[in-house]
Amino acid sequence: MEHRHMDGAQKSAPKKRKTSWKKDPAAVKEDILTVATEAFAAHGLSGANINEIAEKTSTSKRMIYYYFGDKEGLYRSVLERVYSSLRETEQALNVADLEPIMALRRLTEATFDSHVKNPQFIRLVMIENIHNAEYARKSDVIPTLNKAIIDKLADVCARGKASGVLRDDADPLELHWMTSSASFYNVSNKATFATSFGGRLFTTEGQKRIRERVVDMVLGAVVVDYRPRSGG
Amino acid sequence: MEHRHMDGAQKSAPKKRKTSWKKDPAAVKEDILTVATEAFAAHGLSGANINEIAEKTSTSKRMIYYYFGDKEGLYRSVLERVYSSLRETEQALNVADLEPIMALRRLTEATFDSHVKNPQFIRLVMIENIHNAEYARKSDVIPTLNKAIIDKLADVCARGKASGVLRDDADPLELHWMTSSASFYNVSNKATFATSFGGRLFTTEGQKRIRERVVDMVLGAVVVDYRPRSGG
DNA sequence: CCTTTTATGTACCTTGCGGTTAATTTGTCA
DNA sequence: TGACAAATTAACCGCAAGGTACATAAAAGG
Repeated sequence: MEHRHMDGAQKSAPKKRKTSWKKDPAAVKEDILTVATEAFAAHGLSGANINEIAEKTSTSKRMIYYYFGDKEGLYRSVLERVYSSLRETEQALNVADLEPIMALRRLTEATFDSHVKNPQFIRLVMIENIHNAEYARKSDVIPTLNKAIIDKLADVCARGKASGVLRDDADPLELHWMTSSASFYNVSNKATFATSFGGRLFTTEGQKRIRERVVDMVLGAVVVDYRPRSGG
Repeated sequence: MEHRHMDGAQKSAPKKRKTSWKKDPAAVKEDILTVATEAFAAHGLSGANINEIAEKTSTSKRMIYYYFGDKEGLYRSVLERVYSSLRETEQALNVADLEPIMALRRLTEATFDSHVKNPQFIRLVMIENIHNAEYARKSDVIPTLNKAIIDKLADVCARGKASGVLRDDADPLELHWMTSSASFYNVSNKATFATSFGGRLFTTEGQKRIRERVVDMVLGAVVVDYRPRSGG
């Protein structure tokens, strides 16, 4: 193993601190978290290897324990970080000034796309579910994070019902469930699905069709007299 | 650890063999597989513990290695067994003589229900996806197993298109994808979903609604001018 | 019966890996 | 400039857990 040069990044970026440490602690933490995220997403909690993680960081194993206590603590931090970063994506999307059906379409597409773009997040959520969400539940951030999307859907539902374009029994939570299930599964189960049925649905073309289908499904479930566009 | 009495089961059930072994090898294998299925579903491949598994069987660790070679071999056997057993469930369902829309409804409901009833299978598939389906792909049974359901859907699609009740672009594979995504997610992500949004959708009432919603979604996507039943 | 094969119990080995000890450098503040 | 804290290094530890060696009992089979 060749020696890593840690000074390059140092001289060029001694920005935030009053004086410059040999290494910025915050940067070290971030470095560890980035590597650990990759590792946990790839191998799960028990499957990830602390020694391997340490080697891939620019610091040492000792520092992992210094900052995160133990493997579980590291995992929890990884989980919270990845959840938080996704919340930001969600909150960036603004549909308050769109007509309800269009807003729903946008939200659904955005959810679908963001899942495709964040397989690491998906994998970590899968892993968390294997553990019955015990670490997410312990967190005091995660359980409150995803409410933003529900609020948006609730707003859209309210407006849509008021104007009569959405069915009376449309429910924000159910809507989110529908969107999520399709979007999540599309990434999470790609491997086994392709193994059983071939990769046709996962080509660029296939994904385009699927995406449109998901929108149709969701809108079809809540829009009064929804007529999907035939052909794509 | 107290000594297990292996004779009780013996005297009472020396059924199938020509002569009676002290223990029926097939039964021993089955016993191991049952325990191992539980363990792998609960903790994953790396998380499951061979010693623990051995203790919960009526035999010893030695026998696990004797019959399955190593941990990975045991895991592969578990995977194949659980996949196979689900195929049987699928094949039992007969909808060839049902009118297309009703047939679709039945297939969707059956898929939904069978997922709810087999959380262990779901967990193993989740775990397999974490491993990018490398073990399922290696298998020479699994990739050919799930075709049955596609055949059924293809038949229903063909009949539905012929009689004009299904849209021309209805696709069996996409249909299965839709049904599976909802049904799978409903079980696989229950823990994190409930952590984020509460358990409302997972009560008996909630599940009833969700199930009907899934049927609506699927039918809505392929039935010409589908009108869901309002209220539930 | 005597040999070969299948099945099984006990005890052991090896090492990967999560975690720690202790000392050292780097900075802060009196 | 020296005490104290924060950050970091390198070497080490213990043991859990995957896997094996070896002896042997039970069956098949000639």
